[in-house]
Amino acid sequence: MAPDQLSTTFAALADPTRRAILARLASGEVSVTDLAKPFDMTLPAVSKHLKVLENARLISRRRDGQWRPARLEAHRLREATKWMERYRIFWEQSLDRLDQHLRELQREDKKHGRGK
Amino acid sequence: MAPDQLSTTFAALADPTRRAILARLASGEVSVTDLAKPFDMTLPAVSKHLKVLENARLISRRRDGQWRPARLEAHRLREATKWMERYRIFWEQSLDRLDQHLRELQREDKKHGRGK
DNA sequence: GATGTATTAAACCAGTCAGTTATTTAACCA
DNA sequence: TGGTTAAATAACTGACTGGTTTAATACATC
Repeated sequence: MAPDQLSTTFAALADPTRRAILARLASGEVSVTDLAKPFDMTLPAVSKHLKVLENARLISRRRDGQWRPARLEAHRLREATKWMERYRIFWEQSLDRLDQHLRELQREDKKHGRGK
Repeated sequence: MAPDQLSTTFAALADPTRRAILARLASGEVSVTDLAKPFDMTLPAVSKHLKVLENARLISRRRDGQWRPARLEAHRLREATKWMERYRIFWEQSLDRLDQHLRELQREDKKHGRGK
């Protein structure tokens, strides 16, 4: 069954090698061999990761002679971020709680003469 | 091998059932049976999804009598969003390009008398 | 056209995943 | 105590993953 777009995006991101590839592509197009260099794995393995990223529309490929450089495509990342944004209120809430908790601790400290 | 935190987060999000569970939990704590109701799958399956979400620290559980309600925990979502943020410039760039492209199309249309 | 280089494809393997059914644990009720 | 309800665990399955090695394809260069 063809998984939905968001699932495909998140699944593609759920691998450190693929995230490193995306990070590398942030500074421009790179060939497969160059992409593979930092990794302790064979070229076909990297090629497969690229295929996963391409299927997820997180990168695109073109041909340049014998090279097939990959390029970052960011709109699916934008969609994924948009999905997460709806939860922003929750983590901001908990940050508030953390902040409040720290303030309370400080107040406690003052009360017990441990303030600076 | 224990995968890194970001990989665990993204892997947990790469399933529509789990994302739906998180969405449901956005409106507060829910028991397993209630969580399971909208889904066409057995209770153990939902229980497993909850375990995945719990391992990813995207939810927490507590005991309330015979119930074990789940609660949304958002800070890992915040971390994941922070990771994606670095790519924001790329999708904003491409939106600019899209915008520019649309303007060019409009100009073309006017030139050929297809304007409104 | 032969040879070298960049990349992909094919076949295979071990491990993980998402689901199932059947069983077990835990708490409530009477 | 026994019966019911809520949930987790165990054991199993088929499909998918991330890697390998070997073989094929595509282009470049001589």
